[in-house]
Amino acid sequence: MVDLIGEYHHKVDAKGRLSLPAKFRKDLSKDLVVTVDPQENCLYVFEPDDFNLWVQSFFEEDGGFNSRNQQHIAIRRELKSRAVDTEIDGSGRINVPANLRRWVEIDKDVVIIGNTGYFEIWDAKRRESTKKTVDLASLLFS
Amino acid sequence: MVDLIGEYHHKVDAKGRLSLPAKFRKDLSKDLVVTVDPQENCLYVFEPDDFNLWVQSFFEEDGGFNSRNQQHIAIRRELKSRAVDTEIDGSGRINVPANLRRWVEIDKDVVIIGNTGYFEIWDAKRRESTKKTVDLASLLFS
DNA sequence: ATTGCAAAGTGGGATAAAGTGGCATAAACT
DNA sequence: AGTTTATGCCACTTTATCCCACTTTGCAAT
Repeated sequence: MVDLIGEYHHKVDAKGRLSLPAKFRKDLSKDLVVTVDPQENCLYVFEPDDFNLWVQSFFEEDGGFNSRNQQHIAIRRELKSRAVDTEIDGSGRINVPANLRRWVEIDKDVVIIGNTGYFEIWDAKRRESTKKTVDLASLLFS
Repeated sequence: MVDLIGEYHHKVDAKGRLSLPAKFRKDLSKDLVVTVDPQENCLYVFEPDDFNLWVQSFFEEDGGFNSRNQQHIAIRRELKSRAVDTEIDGSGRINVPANLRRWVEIDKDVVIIGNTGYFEIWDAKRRESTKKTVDLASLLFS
């Protein structure tokens, strides 16, 4: 699995394309899956296999996915419907479709954050205001 | 794990480069991770594996990247976003990116301190003023 | 001590790479 | 076919990286 770290300020162009940090490109496969963070704060970008592992992880606690469990089916429907697969193009960019951008109010300026096995795309303004409310030291040491 | 000791006064150049003490270079791997001390007093520099161990040490029960515990995800996001990986170049220097320097108000003059498994980078002035407020004897014997 | 030498640390210029925007071509849709 | 949307390609700007050279420091041998 990839191990992505760091925070990068990039821009989504008029066509919805976003160039990835070169350091991420070195490690990532060409095919990626973009999806919406369930809290709807940002977008998550996975390698395809890791996206599926992530979806599955929501069923692990109660005995794995059960195809007759209506709640399981509904969860999977929502997770999968908010995802799209994309390819890194020759200039190192991916498409961030408008419908996904709308979920998390991404406009032009975004912050890309490596979060170990995947990376996140935040609207720059939202990221800044969230950061201010997070006191890491108190999270860690209280 | 490395065992770094000592205090060295170095300078960050106009391009954000910092040469490491030769004694550290002898022991360190080429790849390193620079991150912000959670107290925001200085920067920490780890070997990549030790950085990940350090991040994990903040989680008692570890669900790996599959952990859906929202607080865990947030902590990991903050820790990983404040980090960057870097390589020691041909002149024995690493990059200390501007966004990390801003967290701990590093300008030009810095103090590099070996702290066993990692080393720290302090703004020289802050290091001096902090040193004055620390009474080692009372830390040790009270 | 003094000198010589090598290593360490620092700075600057040249080169390469990354990120971004725009144009042109190709594909899809009506 | 015409309009719109998407994709690939090229070019500009900025940033990072590489390489070389100067200065200082530390060590060693005389």
